[in-house]
Amino acid sequence: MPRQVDHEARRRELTAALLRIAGTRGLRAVSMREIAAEAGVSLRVVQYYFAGKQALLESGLTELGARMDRRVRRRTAAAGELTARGVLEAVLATIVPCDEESRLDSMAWTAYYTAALTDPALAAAGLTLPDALENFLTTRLTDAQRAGEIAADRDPRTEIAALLALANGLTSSVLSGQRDHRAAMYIVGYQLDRLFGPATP
Amino acid sequence: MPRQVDHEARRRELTAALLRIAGTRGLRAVSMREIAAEAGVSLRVVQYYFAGKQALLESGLTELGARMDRRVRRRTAAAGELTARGVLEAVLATIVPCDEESRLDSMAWTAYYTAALTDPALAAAGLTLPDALENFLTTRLTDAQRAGEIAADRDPRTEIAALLALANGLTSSVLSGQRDHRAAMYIVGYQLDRLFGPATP
DNA sequence: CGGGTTAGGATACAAGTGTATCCATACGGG
DNA sequence: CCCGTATGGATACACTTGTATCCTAACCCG
Repeated sequence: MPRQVDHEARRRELTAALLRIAGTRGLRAVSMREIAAEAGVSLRVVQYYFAGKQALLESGLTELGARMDRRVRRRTAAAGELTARGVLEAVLATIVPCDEESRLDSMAWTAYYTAALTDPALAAAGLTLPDALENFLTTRLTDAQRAGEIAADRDPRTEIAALLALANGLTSSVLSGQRDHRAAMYIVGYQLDRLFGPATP
Repeated sequence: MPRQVDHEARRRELTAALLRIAGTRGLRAVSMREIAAEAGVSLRVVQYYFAGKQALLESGLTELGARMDRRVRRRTAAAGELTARGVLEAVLATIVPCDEESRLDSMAWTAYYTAALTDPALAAAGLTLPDALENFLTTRLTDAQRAGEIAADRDPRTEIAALLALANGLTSSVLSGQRDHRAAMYIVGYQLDRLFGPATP
């Protein structure tokens, strides 16, 4: 079968296999051989398309960030970007895992996040997404305040930081089974009502 | 040196060594030999005082829970348990790491939490603390509502769940260096002001 | 139509893992 | 005094890990 193979596609499939393992059994269970088995190829193939385990792990982190980004964009686009509350709700709903797919990705993300706390190489390779989100939403909410959508005595930067931290905390509790998606989103809605006033139907 | 040795003390020291490693280099770096080296004993000693690695890990988790519990109790006792806000502030300040010691414990806790997501044995061995805290604080805030300390249209259960999730999310951001302790506690104070009204000096 | 490069199978290797075993020592109680 | 047991040192074992090497097969191009 050899000659021309789509390297990019092969790397994507191997990365997907890696994230499937990380999402179900944790980063701890990720080994070259496990990835090969999950992807249905031989160990040599994994070695052939990635320089080493480090490169593989970084590829997984990058893909995970790309997926989150895609999800946020799709959801905010679907929400029409009408009100600031709509955008905020869409973003927060994206962070808290709702279906099996996003649950697996959140698991993998948590695993990476924890690993990055004690592995400088991973940390450098990409936890920039949270900061970007925070800035984007802050400017958005500042505009909303100018437009009178929220009270003047609120601090947009603090509100956004709190909401994002809240979403992260809720994600943890959902992943551990302490709460389900519905309960988590109820809490988010409760907080948004406090910020914007009761939902406008 | 042999005859009579305080087994309990020896186990505590080994557990402490384990948590020191987990807090600085992650659970991933925890091995029998590493624990032995960290505690300054031989591998055989670690084997002698613990049935196996699983028992060691469970001991670490138990100790971590006990430390958190102790910290919360000490802080709430020091706060005098006067107002509901005082208790709440004390608990939340305990969750968000402020000094190096609590930072290491929070690191270890995060590592355990993540591991428990994909390891049923660890999950069963002890993530009950969050639920207990949530219930305790909820009854406390319900009483405070009856006493008129917070507005009648607040839902104590949801408020507490949100505050605890917020504290967890803030902890993550502090551990990753995105924010420092001071910034995190400012956000907590901001939220408490929203709930109780501006601080009473 | 044949070599040369690409794609991958099979296997080897050193390092690190948890666990088990063998054996020496030192003390307390008889 | 001395023997049995508590304590721990040294070492071995089977296994998994990441990585490296050897070699075969297939395709594109001249």
